[in-house]
Amino acid sequence: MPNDLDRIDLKMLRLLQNNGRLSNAELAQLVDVSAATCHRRTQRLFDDGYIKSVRAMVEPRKVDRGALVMVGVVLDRSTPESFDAFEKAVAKLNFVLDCNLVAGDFDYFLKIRVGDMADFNRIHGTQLIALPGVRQTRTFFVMKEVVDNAPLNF
Amino acid sequence: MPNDLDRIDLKMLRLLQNNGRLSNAELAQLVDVSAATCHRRTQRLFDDGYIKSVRAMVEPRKVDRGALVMVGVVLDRSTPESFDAFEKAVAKLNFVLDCNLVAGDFDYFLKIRVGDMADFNRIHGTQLIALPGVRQTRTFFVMKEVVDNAPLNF
DNA sequence: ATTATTTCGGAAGATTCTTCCATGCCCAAT
DNA sequence: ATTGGGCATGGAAGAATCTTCCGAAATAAT
Repeated sequence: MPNDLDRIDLKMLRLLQNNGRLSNAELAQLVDVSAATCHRRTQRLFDDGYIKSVRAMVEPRKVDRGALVMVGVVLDRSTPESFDAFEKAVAKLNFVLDCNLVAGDFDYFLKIRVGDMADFNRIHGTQLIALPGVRQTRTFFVMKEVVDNAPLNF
Repeated sequence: MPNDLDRIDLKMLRLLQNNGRLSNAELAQLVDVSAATCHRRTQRLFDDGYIKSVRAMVEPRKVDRGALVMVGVVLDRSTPESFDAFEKAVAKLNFVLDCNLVAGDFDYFLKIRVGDMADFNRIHGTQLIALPGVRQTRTFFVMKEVVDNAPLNF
């Protein structure tokens, strides 16, 4: 654990991670410092990049993104150019939540959110296998989300 | 897309998803309604569960969670009790960000954040293979995070 | 056309933010 | 031991914001 964050900073990070809507006054009280100090410290957490952003977590089912799919991807060639082209193309697909280059049987792992299976099949046929350099994909439909996007523990 | 959200609600959701710290006044201006209306609508988005929470996104590398690993898990038996025991145990592991029951070659897929590979190896040996009913695991070290936790597009 | 219902924006008191400044603390140099 | 610089802190206060109330406008129902 980094030592440029003291006990108070860490507590603030954890509290803000679990509730980004905490007012400065509330947060100050929770970590037992003055509002002024709390404000300064919070600002630093943002300015120094400890907090990348604050995001409202939207319920996927409420906006027609209730289906989660993991997809393993294998590319034709393992050249830097091939990887590069794939990554650039993937970054434009707005249904891709995660895209990770991995070591193992696949080249990439994708985490995808769509409305339903029919949606996915359409997207798979038109957009996924059409990505540059894709040799094969393996689809893992998620049948139950046990833990989804848990907050970071530190 | 659900029709209980009008154009303004959707815009508010997108804006709050990308910046959960927008003040009510700013948001009102961006979606072109009065502060009072904006306040009411935002409240509804929370009350009716469209926004599950607002979360500060902490930079993993800054808190010693720079390593990302995907793990496929196969259980010994495919009984409801077996699944149940596994899920209950996994939910307690604070380094597990995602845990999904999937259809395919694995039973579960885990997304895990740790400090580094050594960290993972220790955790793998002591905590992962010790989970109830685990027959085998397959580890995919993430070598490059192309897209991580992208906001929902709707 | 009329009523009922809903949604809206203005206004204003209450709350909160944000900054300035003086104080206290720690540590190094004298 | 004392001094002085550097830094983090809390109090205070003006500015900004939130939150609620209320009457008006829009919409839907009769």
